[in-house]
Amino acid sequence: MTDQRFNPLSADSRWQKRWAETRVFEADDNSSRPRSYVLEMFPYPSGRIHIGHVRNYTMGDVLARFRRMTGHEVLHPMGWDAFGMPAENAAIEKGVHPSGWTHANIDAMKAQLKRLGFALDWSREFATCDAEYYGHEQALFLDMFEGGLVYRKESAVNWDPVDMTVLANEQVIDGKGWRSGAEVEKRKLSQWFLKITDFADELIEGLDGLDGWPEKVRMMQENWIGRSQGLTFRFQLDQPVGEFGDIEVFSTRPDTIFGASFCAIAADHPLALALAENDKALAEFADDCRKTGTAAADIETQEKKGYDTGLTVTHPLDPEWKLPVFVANFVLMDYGSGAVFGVPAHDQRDLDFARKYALPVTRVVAESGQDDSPIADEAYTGPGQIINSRFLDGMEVEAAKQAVIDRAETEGWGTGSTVYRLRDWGVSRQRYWGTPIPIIHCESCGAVPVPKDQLPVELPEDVSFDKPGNPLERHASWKHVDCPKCGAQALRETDTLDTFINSSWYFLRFASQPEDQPFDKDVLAKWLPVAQYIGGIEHAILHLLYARFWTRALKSLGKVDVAEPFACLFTQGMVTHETYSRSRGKGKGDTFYNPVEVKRDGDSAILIADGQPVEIGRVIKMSKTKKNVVDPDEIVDQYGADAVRFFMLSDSPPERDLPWSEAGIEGSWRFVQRLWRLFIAAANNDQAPDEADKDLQRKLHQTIAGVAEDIENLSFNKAVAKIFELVNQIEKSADSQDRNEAIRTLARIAAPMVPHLAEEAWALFEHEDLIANAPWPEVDESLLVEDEVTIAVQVRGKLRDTLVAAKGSDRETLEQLALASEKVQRTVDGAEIRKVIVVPDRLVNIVI
RNA sequence: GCGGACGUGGCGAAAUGGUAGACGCAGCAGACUUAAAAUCUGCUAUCCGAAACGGGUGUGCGGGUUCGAGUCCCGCCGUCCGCACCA
Repeated sequence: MTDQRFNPLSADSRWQKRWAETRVFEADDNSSRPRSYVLEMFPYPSGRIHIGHVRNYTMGDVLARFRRMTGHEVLHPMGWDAFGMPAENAAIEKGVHPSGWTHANIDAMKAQLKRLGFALDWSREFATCDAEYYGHEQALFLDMFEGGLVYRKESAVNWDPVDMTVLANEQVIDGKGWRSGAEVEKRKLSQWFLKITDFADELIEGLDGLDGWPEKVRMMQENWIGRSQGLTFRFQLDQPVGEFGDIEVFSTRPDTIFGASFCAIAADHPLALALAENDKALAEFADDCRKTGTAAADIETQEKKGYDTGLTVTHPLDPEWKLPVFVANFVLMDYGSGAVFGVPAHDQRDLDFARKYALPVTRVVAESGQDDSPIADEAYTGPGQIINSRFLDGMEVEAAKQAVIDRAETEGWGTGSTVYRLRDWGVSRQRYWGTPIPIIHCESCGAVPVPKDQLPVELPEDVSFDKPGNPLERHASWKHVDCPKCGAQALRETDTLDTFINSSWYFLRFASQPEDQPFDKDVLAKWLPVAQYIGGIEHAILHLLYARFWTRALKSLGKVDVAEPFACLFTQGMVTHETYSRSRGKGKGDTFYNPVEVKRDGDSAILIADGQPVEIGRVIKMSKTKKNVVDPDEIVDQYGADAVRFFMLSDSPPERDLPWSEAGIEGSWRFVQRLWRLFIAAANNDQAPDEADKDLQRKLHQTIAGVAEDIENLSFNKAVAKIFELVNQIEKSADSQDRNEAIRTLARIAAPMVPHLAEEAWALFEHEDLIANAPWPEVDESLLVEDEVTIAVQVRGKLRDTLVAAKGSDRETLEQLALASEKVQRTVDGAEIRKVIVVPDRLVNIVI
């Protein structure tokens, strides 16, 4: 006798074991089937899987399983983004070795993932902290080094005083470290850089081809790279200062060059620094600028301030025209050349500045060819015709830009140029738990790459974290080595690589992992690009830009053939939950409670422990600090993997946030049981009458087609709704062989979402093989079409009646049927019919 | 400030310019049961109406295009996200 209830406790692990033993989900590089590489962003091994991972991986899993069923050879791998600071923090706080901590976390999280029944190829698993992986990474770094894409420079870096490390610009948010939240300081250090700016144009232009990416992400990347085109030229200083005879400026508005009324340079500009040496007031002003420069959350309200240097420069188009030179707080040293010419009439900042320092304001662009009135409080930045500008007068803005650039280039005082917001990628980290940079510093030979046959440069195990800073610095036997070139005593580089490098090529290693090289180019060509990449929107810029850069860089070195690593990208929403809290009193903040500690009742909630009310807060992303988290293990214990998976896919569109609710997971659990009852009924029902149920057949085939389309579009919530509809109709339909057949097919339709239940059903239906190997059901196209359709009947666009007609009825027939309707006649009430609009198989609209 | 997305029942949401609210949750009523759970059946946008296989209204607000607008266009309001003195 079969259990009347589906028991995930025994079924889940049984099928998980079966999948592992039969190795069904291991991808075959040599398969002749069409390939599909489905990838979710690999997790950082923090210790526990969180519900966001479950949602992310469930989506990828449904697609991967579906693609397998539709005849694809699927690569669906998993691994660990295992380097990074939390491991070192744990080492410092708990005295455990980063490696031990990380591997324990990986073991725990892998067990959690396995319980969810994901169709993953575990044979390709690796962690980025494996010496084998980072050794190959070092080889790729050296390839880039030899290819001229790596350089070292002394530069002011963002120093996080809490984490004691350097941060990339992207890791500094509002002047604070992205992880520690500490105020970032500027420090001068020798750093390794990757020339991502060499690829700035490619990275922008490549976005055009990424049709499978969200428009939003493409735009964010484009803005991040921030390309602008304009004119670069040099202002000649009328009074040279030491070695400085001129000032290089950049402008995107060379057309307004005759509206210039001053030149402004950044406080950190070399000329400003030189002047400040003999000018105490200027030095103080520059200090002020630097202070507000980094701490500025209130940048917007900050007043435009300047310091008149007393110097003047000559206008490039008029030797008689002199412009004053200011040091200004709104000019940034790290953009363009750190100097600008100010055109107050057509730039708001310049206008504010000019008003403050009583500089001339000359309009040089006339709005719509007419308006040449003086500028008041608002700069004019729109299109128009150039005026007051000698040879440019009468030109449109765009033509004038080109005219000035042409003139500058002909006369040799300037060039058309492009500048980017994007900076080169500083990859050095003063950290232990990362990929060692494979370089040896020799006094006579300089920076010497470690010979490739000596890779990997492994992290030493015997390190201690009882002092702040990088333990590699203090590890004498690791640090002191002989120069590979001349044999003299030399020092190993003690910085490690930014962990974003680890995740910039892991998808290549998943696809091909030979021992002797990072990957095999020919095998990569079979799998890349990733057909569908799924992850969080928080990686829209950093990770995804770096991964695109690495792929392009490796292509330029001839290492790979693909330029763009991810053909389609999907960014899923967060899992959210309301918060429960009590105030601890004025100014003391709140105490938060976990949902399991709280009992909800209508609009209020109480703490189970003391029966007293707690405040119900906003529905926000699950986070440890707000305690509004649910533990995946606990809910899998309670409901089984399939109910959890099903809930992750239901209701909310996958790109939007999913509000977690107890009622929701209960509903999914009930549905799993409902399916199970159908499966049992069909399995024990050989005697069903052999009567055709055309309606049910049609619904079945519509569902097969509809669910397939929805899964392909990652519209899982719609696929779920269609499955519900089919189940509703099956339950209402009379006992028949058609009904049994529909139920058997339903097992395959639902298999990608609830795989354990589906395997159990498949066995119940006496199949020897796994449902994981079963094909997606064929659609009988002839069954998709309805014989009869419901036609809407409108009078003046308002619905008055509906009527049922044979599909494909001609216009005449429909019109006659509609006009014959009693309700229509009542509404028309003898009025003149001016027009009748007939949309076949859809509606009739009678216009009176 | 600039750029973008979004706004539909009590809630999550559906809807190639063609019957708004499919499907789920919650709720209400009932069946089964000694009882509970589980399960099953029906109802559930809103207003008027005893009810109607009656009517009105309705997709943030105001206009427009169209025989017909949740969907397209213009202008507001609100929410969220990204960038932010970028020359």
